Amino acid sequence: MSDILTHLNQAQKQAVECSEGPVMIIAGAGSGKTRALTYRIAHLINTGVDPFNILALTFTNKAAREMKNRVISLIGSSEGRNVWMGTFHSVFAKILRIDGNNLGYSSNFTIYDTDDSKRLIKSIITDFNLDPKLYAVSFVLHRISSAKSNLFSANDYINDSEIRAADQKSGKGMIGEIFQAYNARLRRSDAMDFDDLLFNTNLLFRDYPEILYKYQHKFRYVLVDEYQDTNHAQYFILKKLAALHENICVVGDDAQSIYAFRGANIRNILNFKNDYPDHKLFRLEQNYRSSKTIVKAANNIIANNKDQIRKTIWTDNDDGELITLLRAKSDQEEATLVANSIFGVKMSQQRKNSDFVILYRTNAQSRNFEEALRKQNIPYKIYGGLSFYSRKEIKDLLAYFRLVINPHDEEAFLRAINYPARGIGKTSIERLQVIADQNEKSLWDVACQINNLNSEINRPTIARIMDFAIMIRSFKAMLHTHNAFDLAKHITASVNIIKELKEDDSPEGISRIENIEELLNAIKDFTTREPEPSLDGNDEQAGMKLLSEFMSEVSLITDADKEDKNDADYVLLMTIHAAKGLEFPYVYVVGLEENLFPSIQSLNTREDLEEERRLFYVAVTRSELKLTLSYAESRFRWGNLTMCEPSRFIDEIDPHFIDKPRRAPFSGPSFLQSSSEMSDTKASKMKPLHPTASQTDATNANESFEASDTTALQTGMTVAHQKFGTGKVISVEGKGADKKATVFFNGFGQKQLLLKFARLQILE
DNA sequence: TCCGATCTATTTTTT
DNA sequence: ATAGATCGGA
Repeated sequence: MSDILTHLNQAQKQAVECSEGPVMIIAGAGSGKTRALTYRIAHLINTGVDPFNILALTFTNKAAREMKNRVISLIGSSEGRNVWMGTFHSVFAKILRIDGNNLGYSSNFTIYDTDDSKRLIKSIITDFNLDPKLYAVSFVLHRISSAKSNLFSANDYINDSEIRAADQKSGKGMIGEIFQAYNARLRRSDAMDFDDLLFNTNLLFRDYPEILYKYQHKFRYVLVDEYQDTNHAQYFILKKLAALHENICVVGDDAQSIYAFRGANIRNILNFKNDYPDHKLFRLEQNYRSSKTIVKAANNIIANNKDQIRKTIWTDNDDGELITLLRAKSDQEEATLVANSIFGVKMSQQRKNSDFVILYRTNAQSRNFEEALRKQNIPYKIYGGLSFYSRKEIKDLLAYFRLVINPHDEEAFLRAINYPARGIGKTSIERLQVIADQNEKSLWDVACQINNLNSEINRPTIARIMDFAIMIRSFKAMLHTHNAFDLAKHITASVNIIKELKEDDSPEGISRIENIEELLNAIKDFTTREPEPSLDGNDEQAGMKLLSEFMSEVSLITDADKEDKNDADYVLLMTIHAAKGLEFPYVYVVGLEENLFPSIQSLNTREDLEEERRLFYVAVTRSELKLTLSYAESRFRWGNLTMCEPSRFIDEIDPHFIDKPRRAPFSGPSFLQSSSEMSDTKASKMKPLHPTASQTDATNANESFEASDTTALQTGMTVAHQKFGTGKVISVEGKGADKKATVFFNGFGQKQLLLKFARLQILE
């Protein structure tokens, strides 16, 4: 065992060596936070702590996996595999699968995702005959979710006069009742939602002291990453879990707390001091990631927040390049400028695509950048966005898997029985639900006995329901005799999903089939993967990998957990939230406009605005060498053109760190110009820049363009479009404001244009 | 029961 | 703009 501590700076070393008792590490962006945590675990093991006695909670499963691998290579032994590492949700799900039977759940309970929860709430609102406009599903779910993450049960909710008054005031006095019904239906389905994983773990520890003791005893050392993003439930459970040994180490940065909207509580950091008065506090303030310019600019930004623990982040790195600010006329032009800039830097600096990232506030912004990158032939990849596992075709197929593992899972039942169509319609399903409610049984139980029950369902439909039940039962029989992949393949083939999708040969239809293939490949990978060490440390189930095991992993997987393929070289596009913990040489933070970033919903309270600013801080501190900011003066939002003001956040950075705003020439070698010369800040406020030669050309091209009156537009005409160049009109449909033309443009292919917006010049 | 046409809300972020 | 929901007719 070599002395690993020599790789650390003084502060990191102290934080790692202080292994007993409560420890809080306040770690600035890029200060080697994960490094400290990893070394701490390695150091614990090297000084004789059994890895089985260590629990490390991370923000994503990917972070856990990476940390585990680093620990293993640091200590030079695969013993490191035995550390329990994962997200709060996945670790607690494991605990509940082992001990949740005490609370009345089977070990195969289903985890409902947000989509399932919303469907369930929606059906309850309908059952209660409530106005769906007043009781918006996402609002109701949000209320329930915050209650649960503050450890409020449905009864607590109903009996709390303050909550009741608030709900009644807004005319939504029934939320408590919906909450109750929602929980009851989850129970009936042997299912938990995300918040239940925390809520029920707390319940288990509260009501079963011997179980709490078991885990307190097991986890002699508890480490928590990203502590600033824990919510009340997580905080409370942690405190219980660590109560016996008090060997708890939390690592966090209040300046990077960006999940308050989902219940994260920065006060947990302050509470730590009160709960453990004899704690040791360490500060990591040296940044190893970014240039001086970036570190200082980031400090400028965060200084505007009142609510923070003061600290001084500094770096020994070079000054680095100035921050570039790009101003675009439209959202489309913004994307073009960014793509051109990436292309330029890539060429002049000989950089890989993966050295670049584009960060935006909302997923909806990705579209323009995709188009612009495609035009520049720059490979890109969207990270996150619509998650793979929330695609319809994937959920449809997973519904069958879920149902086979837990037949009481009602959301899965409803999905599976509904698709592919098998002649069981809405009316029959409703009747099934009525019987289920009356007898307090799951839909599955009702379906199995439908032949013996009095129902108004007609004979042929009853036969179809029975066929469905027989099919599911036949899959169930294979659960333990077949491995995950064989069973998944069998089910996929038997339910004709592929056959159904093959009817649709559009690009979307083909991609759906590819997605299903990808899912089956993932299951195949899983089936052939090395078995994880089992939970209690004895590998009694060294045999087959079962579908149920795959499914219990899948429900907590997010796109952020996907392994990156090492050979891949892409420019990455992602939301700032998704970028937490990552770093890139070249970072583009786009859409810096008022009402977008900061988001319009965050302008009401200081707290919300400060969270938004922390989000900007996180974005800026992702960059190592060079940061580029951009905004557009106009943007399409919900279908129409909106004028935009530059974000207040831009002005919070000392202008000395910013290169003057410029519109890079539309075409031409912008990257050949030096961008690092200091700018006159006064001049930078003035709008037009000294036009470069190519910029003049572009302007002229714009000015010579005159849109024609298109009321007489006809098939066969040749037209010009500012962006797409010349093209031939293939067809004209609709009339008035809805009049559209299909035009084939050379080099851009066929486009549908709404004539109201598209400015076309008729050439002949 | 199924299918197409029309209407609608969506855009904050996610375990 | 667009996907999903809803409604009405076959």
